[in-house]
Amino acid sequence: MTDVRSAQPNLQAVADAAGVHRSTASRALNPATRHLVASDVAQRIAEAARRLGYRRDALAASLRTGRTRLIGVVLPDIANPVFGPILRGVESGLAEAGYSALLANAGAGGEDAMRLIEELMERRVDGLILATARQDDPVLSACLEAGTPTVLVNRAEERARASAVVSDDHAGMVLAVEHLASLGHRRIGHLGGPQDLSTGALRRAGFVAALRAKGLADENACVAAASYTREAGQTAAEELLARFDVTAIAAANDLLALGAYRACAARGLRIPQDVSIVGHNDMPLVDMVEPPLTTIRISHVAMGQEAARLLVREIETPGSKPERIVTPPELVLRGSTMAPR
Amino acid sequence: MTDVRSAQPNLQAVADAAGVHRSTASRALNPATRHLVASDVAQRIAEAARRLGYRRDALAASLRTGRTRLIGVVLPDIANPVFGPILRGVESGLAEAGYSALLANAGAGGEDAMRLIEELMERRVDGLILATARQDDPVLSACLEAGTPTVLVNRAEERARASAVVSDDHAGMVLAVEHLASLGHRRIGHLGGPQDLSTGALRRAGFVAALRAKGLADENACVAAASYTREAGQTAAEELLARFDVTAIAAANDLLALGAYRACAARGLRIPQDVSIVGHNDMPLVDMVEPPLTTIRISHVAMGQEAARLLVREIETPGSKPERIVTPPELVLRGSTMAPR
DNA sequence: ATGTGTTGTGCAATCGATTGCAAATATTCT
DNA sequence: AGAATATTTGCAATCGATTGCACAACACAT
Repeated sequence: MTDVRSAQPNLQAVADAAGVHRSTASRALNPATRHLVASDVAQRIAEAARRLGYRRDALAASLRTGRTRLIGVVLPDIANPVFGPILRGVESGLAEAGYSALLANAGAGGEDAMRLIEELMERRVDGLILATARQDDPVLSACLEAGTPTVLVNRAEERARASAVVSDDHAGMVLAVEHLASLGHRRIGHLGGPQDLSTGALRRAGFVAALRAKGLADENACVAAASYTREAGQTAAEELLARFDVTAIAAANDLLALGAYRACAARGLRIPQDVSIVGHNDMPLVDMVEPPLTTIRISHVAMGQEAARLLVREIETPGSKPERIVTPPELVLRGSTMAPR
Repeated sequence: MTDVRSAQPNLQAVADAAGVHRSTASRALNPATRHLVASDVAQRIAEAARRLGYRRDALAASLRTGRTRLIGVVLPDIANPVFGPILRGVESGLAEAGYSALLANAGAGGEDAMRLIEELMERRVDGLILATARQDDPVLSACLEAGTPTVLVNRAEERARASAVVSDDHAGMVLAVEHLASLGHRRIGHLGGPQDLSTGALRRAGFVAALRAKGLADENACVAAASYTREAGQTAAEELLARFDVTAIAAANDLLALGAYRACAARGLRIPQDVSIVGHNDMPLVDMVEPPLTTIRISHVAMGQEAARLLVREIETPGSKPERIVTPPELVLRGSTMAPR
């Protein structure tokens, strides 16, 4: 039975094979310090390393240097279609800079998020990306207190304790309302998201502001769903339709909008003839539902990528100030909206 | 300017504070060795650790023990809706056992997969989960050669070099064909996936076998798409419809099926009146398309979880044989199929 | 009192790479 | 040639926790 460990040659073995000291081998194999060793010697070392199948031990290096090139990425739910693209963006942004993503799935409730953070800290991550931020999030407090560079993505806090990359949620909802108003709608309802999430609160604020700007001061036709799910959307939409006589609904999220599809069907309302609906996010496949969903597109991949770049910048130039990057949303016209009859 | 490092107390500091030796502190703080130290002393040490805000350095521990409790997870594309659920299952299965997932996004082509693996090895992952396997995959060869426990998920090789957790792709397609046949269809086509992926090959084989069993030896009505995308599905479906006179299509994947929706629309064929379509995977939202897609449900979360459990078992009991876990698929009836006219 | 066990703690080596410093050698300049 | 400088290489400490081994302290039986 061969020991796995003995099979793995270490730096000493390479040095011996090349007839140099450990330290010289280390310098020769590190691109950043290669210039310190004579090129013929460096070549001999590289050759020996290749021949022995040497693989640098990142653990040992990290222990010595105090840097792991590891980033903790905390998500509320990877299976949710909006976080897949965000995660992909994050991953590719990190990979560009030579960092890797250590995944942590927090689950919707924030109970065990603290334990996750603790574990990431034990692994000495160089930074954190949180897609789980709530207002005055104690998790973020813990990260900042520990002095770990942290960037929020998709959801942010109101105050600017940490850098964040978000879509312009306010502007996105304005886009939605303006579209509906330009079609002639005057009684517009809002199917909101959880109000303790920045996305939920800002989109609602955008809705109200847009109505005001259009002189449609009907800001009470707002019902907030308990979570970003189809079921919660259906429930909230039923309430909205029961309480208000609206010809259009601007939803805070595509899943909520699809919940509204159900609620309309249950009441015998046709979309878009009886009710126009605008979603938010442009999730995959919403162009295939019936009718195809008009929605606000957010570039999740780009957001994730920006978040990664920003974090890397903060890690590599310490002492930089929190920064907020806001990406512009975009209206995607499909079949779920039309002029009211 | 305070050094981050100096703020973090190490084991020595805790030991000093408690008036014991480093090694005693180590034993007291590790649940597995706590019984070796007197309980009053252990308590004193735990107290000191709490007071100082001690956080164990997982790096140093891993360097010494040779185990990282880190698992490399290699995916072809995190943004693809089927991999989100798989990843969630993997993550939760790993977390149960105290392991963490180190993410690597390989991209569709396998070019840089090798570099990714190399990097994961440098980080000394305890094991690997690959969702990217192709037949005779050189990436898998490299993993096995390095002696790293590896489990394949979703896609597997034909030969059993490594453990794998897959859905019963063959049986799933049989389910689809039997459903169509029981409705009375006799001219059934297959919209296949890439044939170098186990899912593509096995689903096609299942299709052919099912047709034979039903005495509908029309096994030539198969067209393989170049990739699992809507675009490739549409292209392949157009070819299928142009070359064969079928009343039903069994697709190897939901995205391909949705591509077929497009192709049918382009030819003026109604679903399901003119053509019945069965998908595969039961991706989120396919119940909302028009018509709602009849499909074969695969429990991706469960698959991911099983893969994680299996890997952990292999890591913790070395020398175990490769095992294959096959999860049963299930027919989900919706609106895209009906009896031929 | 002696021997036998048991329990708890300390000692020091170890994992593998990095890096400040010093020393040795080579190169350039006067 | 001799001095000054530049280039290479080696030395050894360091990061922080784990663990086999030895030994001390104590209990208990003979």
